[in-house]
Amino acid sequence: MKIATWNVNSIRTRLEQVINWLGENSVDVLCLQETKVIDKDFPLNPFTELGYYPYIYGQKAYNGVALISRQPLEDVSMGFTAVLPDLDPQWDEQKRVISGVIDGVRIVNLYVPNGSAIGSEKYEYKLGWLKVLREYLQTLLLSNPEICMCGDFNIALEDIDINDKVKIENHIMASESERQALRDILSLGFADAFRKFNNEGGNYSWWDYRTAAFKRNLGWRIDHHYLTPVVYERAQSCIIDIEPRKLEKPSDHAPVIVEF
Amino acid sequence: MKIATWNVNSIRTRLEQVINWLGENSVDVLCLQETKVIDKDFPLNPFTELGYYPYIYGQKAYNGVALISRQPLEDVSMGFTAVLPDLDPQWDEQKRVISGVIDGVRIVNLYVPNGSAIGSEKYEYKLGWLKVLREYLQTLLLSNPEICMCGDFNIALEDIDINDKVKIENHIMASESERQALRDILSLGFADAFRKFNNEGGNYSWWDYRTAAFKRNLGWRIDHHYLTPVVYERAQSCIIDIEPRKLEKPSDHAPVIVEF
DNA sequence: GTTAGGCCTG
DNA sequence: CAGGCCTAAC
Repeated sequence: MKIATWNVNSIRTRLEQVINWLGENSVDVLCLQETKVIDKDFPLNPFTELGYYPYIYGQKAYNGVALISRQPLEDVSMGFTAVLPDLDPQWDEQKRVISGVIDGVRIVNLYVPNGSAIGSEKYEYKLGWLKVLREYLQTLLLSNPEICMCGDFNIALEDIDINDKVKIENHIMASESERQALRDILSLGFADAFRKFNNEGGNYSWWDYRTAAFKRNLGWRIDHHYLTPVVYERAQSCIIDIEPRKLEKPSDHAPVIVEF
Repeated sequence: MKIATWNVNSIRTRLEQVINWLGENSVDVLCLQETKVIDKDFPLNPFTELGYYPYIYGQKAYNGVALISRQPLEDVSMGFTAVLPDLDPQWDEQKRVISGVIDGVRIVNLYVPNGSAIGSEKYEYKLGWLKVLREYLQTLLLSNPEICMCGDFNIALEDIDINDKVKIENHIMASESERQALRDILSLGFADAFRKFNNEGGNYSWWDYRTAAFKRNLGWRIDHHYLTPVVYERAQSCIIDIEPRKLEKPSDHAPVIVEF
């Protein structure tokens, strides 16, 4: 089973690239982030014509996630509140969470808030959001021990995940509070699929559009697949496909594919 | 001597097309309209690198004209008030007029207001603007008997200049008042270079972006070269080059080239 | 409808 | 630098 995660930075702008990629990389589930489109305007047909089942959870202009699955998913769930009914529904105003089950594995597709600048209101939102995510996963784990949690985490857990031109000290996506919040989540029983196979630096999944960052490989590894033990043991590979980042008008993120 | 006029609908968006065209069509002066950029942001280098001298007169977002000349121009003049010092300077808030002399011929490059809808405030502005233009030309003619007045006139003088899908009756760009205003100007001693060589219909210089107008050749001939007698007599050709209109992301206007 | 620029966000 | 939204223009 192959699961891919890809922040496409607008599905409508990236549609042709995503469809081409899906044609050449026949993954079982493609997890999209930053679709940036309300559900009624999501381009479903190109995916159904390829034989995929799209499950979408979007909003206008910002955020938005989707699961594109080669077979129908079971128990698809949009947002936090579907799993945490007592949660303040404000946490679902931003569409950042969608999940569904395939072959007994729950795929949790996340677009973690970026956080803007350390100490900002958005940073506090990010930390709060990660606390909610932990509760959400705790609940899911009760009925779904096999989870592949993937997406754009906007967090690089280790310094090796960040190019060394960056002053990591107190940098958004690398600050201690957000790293600790993510570690708290992983402590529920998740492990990084990519690091099962690769302990090298220089492997990134996101490169800023500015300052020719991709050409100089000044990237960050912030798109992840985190697996619960049984799935982690089964995992056979996890790779970052940087080819789409080389195209004209690319997303700033590259897809990451795990096989288990 | 070859003079071209081209409403490029943003020089920054069309830069590559314009530079390519200029490389393949080595005109002596290229008159641009709707550059849509303030002078400090006008891309001068691509033109100077081709050996051209750019003279620019622009504003933010709207209008803007430029003369791109293979040799330095003499007596370059921006706006109406440079020639009509007593004129209300409000007439130069919109950057629509630039002129300069080459080999004794004054090139007057114009972007005539579109006028929006008949009877609208913008329509009245167009008619007023054309009256000012007449005064401007009268003054210029005192010292420059040889004039090539060209640009986007946003007026089709004859029904033959308009595709027959258009209800010409009271259509902007074809109404009697604006046609009469233009005829009043031409009566100063200008003749249409294009009609010296071609009396056929179906020759257009502008096609609406909508309704696949170009594919169906539903255009208008609204970009003109008007010449004073000596220049008119010397004129050897006047053609509309529709090739650029076929490109991806074209301007809605095609260049018109006169040779004299 | 189609294309622009400008603004705001990442 | 690259999104989408807004507005204006044609």
